[in-house]
Amino acid sequence: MRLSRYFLPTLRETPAEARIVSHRLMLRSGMIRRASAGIYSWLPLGFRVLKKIETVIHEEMTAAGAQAVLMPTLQLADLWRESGRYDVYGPEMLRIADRHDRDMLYGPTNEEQITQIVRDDIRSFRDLPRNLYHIQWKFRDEIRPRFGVMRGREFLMKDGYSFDLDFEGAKRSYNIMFVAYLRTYARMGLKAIPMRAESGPIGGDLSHEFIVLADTGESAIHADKRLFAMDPRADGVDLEGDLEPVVKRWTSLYAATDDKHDPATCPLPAGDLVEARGIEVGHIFYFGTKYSEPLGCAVTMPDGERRVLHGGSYGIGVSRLAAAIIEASHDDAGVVWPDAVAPFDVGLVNLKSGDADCDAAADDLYGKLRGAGVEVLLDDREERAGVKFADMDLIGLPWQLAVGPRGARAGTVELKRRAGGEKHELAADAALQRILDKSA
RNA sequence: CGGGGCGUGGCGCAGUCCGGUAGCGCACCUGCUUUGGGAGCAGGGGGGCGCUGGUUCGAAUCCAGCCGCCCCGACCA
Repeated sequence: MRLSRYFLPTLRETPAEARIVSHRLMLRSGMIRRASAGIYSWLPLGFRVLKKIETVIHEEMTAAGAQAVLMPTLQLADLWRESGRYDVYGPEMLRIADRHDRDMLYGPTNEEQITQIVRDDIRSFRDLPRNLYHIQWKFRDEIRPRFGVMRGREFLMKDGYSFDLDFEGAKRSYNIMFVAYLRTYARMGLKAIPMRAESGPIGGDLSHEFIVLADTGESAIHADKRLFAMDPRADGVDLEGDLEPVVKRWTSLYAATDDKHDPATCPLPAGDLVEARGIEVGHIFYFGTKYSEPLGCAVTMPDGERRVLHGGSYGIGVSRLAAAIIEASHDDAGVVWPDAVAPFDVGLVNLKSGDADCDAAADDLYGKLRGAGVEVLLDDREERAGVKFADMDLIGLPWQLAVGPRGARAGTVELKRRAGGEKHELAADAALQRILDKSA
């Protein structure tokens, strides 16, 4: 992509409304614009990030045996009356009437919708278990939306739902998601710690929040320092095998959010305790027959018994993750995107657009990178070098490649890694090779 | 919803107390000079001050109502 033709409205100054760093940087780097309180438009750069996050999630969900579907944003109120939640949900639910004056709602979540689908088309024990998910916009009319997309009213969520014959099966589905979630966040360059959460009316301990560490996070957390040394990708986990030991390893170590932490009863000595801040980016829980029962979601067992299904649901805040990743990865100059979710792999800066040597060298690199399947943003604008560098640092692409008049004639370029900032003057082909090696 | 604050070109702000017909920086356009970390000079374009109604010879400035937005609290991916 050539920046001269790309819609990337960066801001030199910070809009007054933005208080936290992710919100400021998302506005300044031209990722989002506010449409109204808690509702945002995603501009090309931001939309790319959203899609990258979705891709990671899709890959990990597929690997975990879940299947992607897409359910509607608008749902019939009658469906929610079946589960009883239409009256329980309160003003956070956006209620709408269509032209026939039929009560509808903009879905804040989809348990009812997915349960209806499974109820209508899954009838035999042979068809279980199933794990279906979608990535769809949700609306919750929050009392106080804030911090940009961190707590928006409209937000993109991955919500998945498992259906099993019994508790044992549901527990297994839960464990698979538990592990898949750890892997998903790790791939995005995030350290996510699972923490025991309120499990609601069903009871038991099958509910965990996933908290990503960020200095600017909303909640304080207290956790065993050993949790931070664990790498979910290092296990080489077999998702088909028994995951109970893996889940146990994570859940047996102390981790609590501020409201559940009491220094007086904390089992860990201060030296083993990490006090940090975090952002909730996921929540999983087992809810048994809470929806299957009232909605009549059941299958026939081998002996003819009608068995009500056990469900679980698994959420990831996709749009919130875009902000959370920035909170966890930025510096004074701007965003520092982890490779997996960066909107482009490489920012190629032509330091002197219009100079024949520079143009030729930049175009050559641009073509070669694209030919190798690397996503490149070429800054070919008629701007001064300083402006281009500042914008590149702001939008935070993992690699920067600068082509200037001196280098263009000598056949060299400057390669900079955004994270860390190391710069190397290299032959163009060597720089190209280094990017290909590292991004492979 | 309770408490606090703010709405003036795309962004950041001044002007409002003490009414006289809108200003600064950045951005944008043109020209010249400049050119490896947010250039300099010169010349331009763009807003009638959130909306509605009132007071007044005259309202961004005063009054009333409404709308929108931000911050603190309870809730949430």
